[in-house]
Amino acid sequence: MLRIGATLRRELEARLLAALGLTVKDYEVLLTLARAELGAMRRVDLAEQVLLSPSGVTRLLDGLERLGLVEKRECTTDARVTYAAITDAGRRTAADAEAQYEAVLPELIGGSLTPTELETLVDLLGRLPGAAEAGFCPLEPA
Amino acid sequence: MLRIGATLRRELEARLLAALGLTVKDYEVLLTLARAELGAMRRVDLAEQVLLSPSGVTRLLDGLERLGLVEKRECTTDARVTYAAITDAGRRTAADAEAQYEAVLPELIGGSLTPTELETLVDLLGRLPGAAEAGFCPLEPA
DNA sequence: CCGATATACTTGTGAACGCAAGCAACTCTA
DNA sequence: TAGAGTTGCTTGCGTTCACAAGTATATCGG
Repeated sequence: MLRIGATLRRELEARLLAALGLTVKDYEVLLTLARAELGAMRRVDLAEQVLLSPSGVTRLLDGLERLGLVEKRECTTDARVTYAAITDAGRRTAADAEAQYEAVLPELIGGSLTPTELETLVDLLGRLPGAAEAGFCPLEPA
Repeated sequence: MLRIGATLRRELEARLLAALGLTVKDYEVLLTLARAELGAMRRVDLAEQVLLSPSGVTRLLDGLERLGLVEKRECTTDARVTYAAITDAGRRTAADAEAQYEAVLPELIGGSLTPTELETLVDLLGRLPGAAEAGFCPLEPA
């Protein structure tokens, strides 16, 4: 998943929004959950992963919940934590969104960078500070 | 000027804000004006350059004007356009901010990328869509 | 020279987001 | 085992932004 500049982000946002009603952040969250073990994460960890504040996560997940793409799940060992868990509908939407994303990115970047350069860019960006390690709390299979 | 990810941007923002009371966008605008011919630009062109909407520019410049860092100037040949012109105070602040920025960036990025890699990154980012060419309207020297 | 269209800018409104503050639950220390 | 501090989450509030609509000026076709 590539983190990109304002112009590209807005272009992507417009297309995702038109096609699926998702913002780029929505997509980022959904994809992160889809890739998480058991399709669920603590909200704190999710926040760190997608570079949102805890309050931002709360409100973003509110939206995804209303769309039925995500649901809450409790932690058996720590009553403070709530898991954000992706639903089946969420997985389908995530897959759609990923397809959109993958289709649009090369189209937008295509002209300006070669595939090799793009790879380099992704690598370099990935090594900047801001990647976060997730905490852990046991979660039994749904 | 490097366009960077959310985490770095927020870190920079915090420091600039503490030191000079400027957001990163403020800094970007001020520096752009400082580097512009005659220290002035049409607001439209400024907007395009710093990736803001026209309304965004209006409000951001409102703030900089109140701080006395920027002033309005009229165009003799087109009554629609207003120039944003940097003041002497603005130039001093821009220089301070640039020093801050240049000091902080390597400190934040230093560990993760070599100077060569950083250069590559800047080059690649610079070639992504989103750089804009400025329009032109004659402006006589203040 | 007059209407039609385009351009520069501002203002109203709403969305996204961070921060501060609050609450509940956990953990550590004595 | 009672406090004190920490952690996870939510809510209230302010800021920053884009988009839409409005105003003023410019330009162009007839």
